Amino acid sequence: MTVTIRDVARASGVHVSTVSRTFSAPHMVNAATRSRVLTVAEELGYRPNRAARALTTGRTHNLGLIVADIANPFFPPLIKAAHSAARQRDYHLFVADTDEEPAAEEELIQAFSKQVDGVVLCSPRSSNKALERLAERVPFVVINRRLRGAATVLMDVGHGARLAVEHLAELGHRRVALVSGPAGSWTSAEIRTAAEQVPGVELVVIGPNAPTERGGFAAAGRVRDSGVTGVLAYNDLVAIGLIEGLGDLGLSVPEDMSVVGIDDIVPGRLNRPKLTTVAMPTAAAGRLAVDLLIQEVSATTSLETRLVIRDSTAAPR
Amino acid sequence: MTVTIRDVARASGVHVSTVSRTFSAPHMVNAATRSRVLTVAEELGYRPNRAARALTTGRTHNLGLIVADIANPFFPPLIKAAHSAARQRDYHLFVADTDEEPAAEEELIQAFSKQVDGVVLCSPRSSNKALERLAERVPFVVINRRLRGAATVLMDVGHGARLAVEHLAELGHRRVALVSGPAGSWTSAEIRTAAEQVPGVELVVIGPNAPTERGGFAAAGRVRDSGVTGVLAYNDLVAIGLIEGLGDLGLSVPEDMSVVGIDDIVPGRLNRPKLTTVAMPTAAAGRLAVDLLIQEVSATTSLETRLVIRDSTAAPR
DNA sequence: TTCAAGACTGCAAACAGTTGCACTAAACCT
DNA sequence: AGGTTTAGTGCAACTGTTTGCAGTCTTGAA
Repeated sequence: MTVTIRDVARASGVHVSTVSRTFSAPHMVNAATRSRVLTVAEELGYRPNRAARALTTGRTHNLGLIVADIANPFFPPLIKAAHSAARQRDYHLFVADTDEEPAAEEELIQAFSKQVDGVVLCSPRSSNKALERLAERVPFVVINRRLRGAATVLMDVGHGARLAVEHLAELGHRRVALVSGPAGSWTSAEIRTAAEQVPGVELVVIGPNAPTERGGFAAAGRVRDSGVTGVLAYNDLVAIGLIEGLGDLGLSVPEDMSVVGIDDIVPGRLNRPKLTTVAMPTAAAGRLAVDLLIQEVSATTSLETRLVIRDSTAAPR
Repeated sequence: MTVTIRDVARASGVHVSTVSRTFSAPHMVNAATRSRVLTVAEELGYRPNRAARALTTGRTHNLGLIVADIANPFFPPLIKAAHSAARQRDYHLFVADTDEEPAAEEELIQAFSKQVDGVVLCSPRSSNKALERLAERVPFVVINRRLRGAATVLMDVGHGARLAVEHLAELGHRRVALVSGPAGSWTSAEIRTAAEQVPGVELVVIGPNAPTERGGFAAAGRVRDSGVTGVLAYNDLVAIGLIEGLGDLGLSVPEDMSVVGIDDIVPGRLNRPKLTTVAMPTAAAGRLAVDLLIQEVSATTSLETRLVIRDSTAAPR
C-alpha cells in the first residue's frame, strides 16, 4: 500500500541502507547511485516515514507550542510566526491551548514529551517547580517568564510602558492613571515600576482589574473620578473596554481623555479611535523561540517593544 | 534513559505483550495483573511511545489542521475548537498555515500524510483535482468547500446573507448595496444569490473588492454614490473598513448608513459602533470537522448561521 | 608490484511497540 | 471422568528507518 524504503531499494537495485543514506546522509553515497535512487523514489512517490525515523534517531522533527488561549488575539501572530520558522527548517508544529489552566499545561507537556523535540511555552501559568521537573523530560523555551534551566524569550514591556508614559508626558499630561492587570501578574508589576519612573508625571494606579474588555469597561468610573487626563491600560482589550466605558459616561477619546494600550492586537488597530499602543514583538518572539529550540541553545533574550502612536492620544484639554 | 515497555515488563514479572495489552486492550488481561502492571508503570513513569505505536498500528493519534492564515481573526476560534475536540479524544493537533498559497497547501498535506490520521482543510485554495489526488494519501474533511470523496462541513452563508438583508428590509431600507468579495469566490457568489432573493429590496452590487479592511475602505465612495441606505459587506473586515471610509466622507453609521458584516470576528464585536453581523459557526465547524475525521464518516453537513444585531444598523433617515 | 587508504555499499541489529498464534490451566458440560 | 470451551499469558514476527561494522573495489604512493 504505502511505499517504503524497501520498495525503493528493490526498484533501484541497492540495499535499503543505501536508500536511507541518500536521504539522511547524501554525501556518503556515490553521485550516480544517489541520483538513480532519487529518481526511483520520486517515481514511486516515496517519502521517509518520520515516525519510523524518530524511533531510531530519537528526533521527531516536531515541535510543540502551548498557549493559554488560541482565540486571544494576542497569540495568533505568535503562532503564525512560530509555525513559519518551524516550517523553514522542516519541522512540524503541534499547537495546544490550555484554556488558562495550569493542570492542562502540565498534562500537555507530558503528553508532548515523546512526540516532540522541544516545546515552546507562552506565559506559562504552572508553578516553577512543576516546570523545572518537566524540563527534565523535554527541552523547552519559555516566552514571557523567567525560568532557570530553560531558554527564555522576554518582551520588554517595562520599556514600552515607559515610552507610553513619556509620550503622554510630552503631550502635556501631568497626571496619568495606570489601569492595571490581575493581582499576581508579573507583567503588571513590570509595567507599574517602569511607569512610575517617568519624571514629571504623577501616576495613579487603578486596579487590579480583569485583563479583559470588561475589566476596562468596569474601571471607567474610577478613571473619570481620579482626575487624570491620560491613561495607560494593562493591555489593548482593557483599553478598548475603557474607551467604551468612558464613552458611556460622556467622555470621548482622545478629546477628553487620552488612552494608550499595550500589545498591539488587531482589534485595536481596527477600532475607532485607532488605539495608540505599545507593540509587542510577538512574531519575533515566536520565531526566536523555535530557533532557540531547534539549535538547543539556552540563552535568555530580551526583545524590544515600541510605541505605535495612533488616534487615541492627544494633548489634554 | 527513557523507560520502555520492556522495563515495565521486567519490573512487574510479565511479558511485554501483557504490558502492551494492559494499555491498548485492558479487557484482555486479568484484573490483578493489570493493576500490578499499572502501578509499576506509574512508579516508573512509563508512557507508551506513540511513534513506536504508530509504526505497527498505522494510527498516529495525530490530526492536521490547515488554514490559510492563522493570524486572520476568522480562524483562531475554529482552531481552538478543533484543538479541544481533538484533545477530548486524546488526539494531538498539528496546525499549519499556507499563507494563502495553494502550493504550500499541497506540500503540507503531503508532509502530513504519514504523520496524521487525517487532516482538516479550511477553505482550501488548491484545485479540485489536486485535492482529489491527495485524498488518496490521507483522509481529510474540508470546511467551506464542496469536494466529492471528502467529508464536508459547510457554513450556510447564503442563509445568513438572506437574514441580513431581511433585517435591513424590516428596518425600512429599500435599496441596499452588496459590497462583494474577490472575483472567483464561491462564498461571494453564494451571498449574492441569496441576497438577491429577498423581496422588497433592490440590491446593487459593488465590487469585486479585496476581502480586507482596505477593500472596504476603498469602496466607501461608490457606496455613498449608489444612493443606498444600507449595505451588506462581504465580511467583517470589509465592513469595518467601509465604516471607516464612510466616516472620512462625513457619513456616520448607523445614522446615515446601516452596515452589516459577515463572520462575527472579535474586532467587530469590539468596534464602535459594534458591528451587526452574520455569525459563522466557526467553532462548531472546527469541532465537527475533527469529529468526522476521527469517526471516519464521510458526510456533508451544513451548519446554521445566525444574525447578531448590534449597533451598526438602524432605520434609514 | 604491493600495500594502504579511501570511497561505497551491504549486513544486521537496534528502536518501542503490537498482534496472530500457540499454549496452559481452569471452568463448564454432559 | 473426559472433552470442550474460555481466559490469560507468552512467543516471535513485524512495522520503517538508522547506523556501527565489515567487506569490496579503486586509486595513489612507494
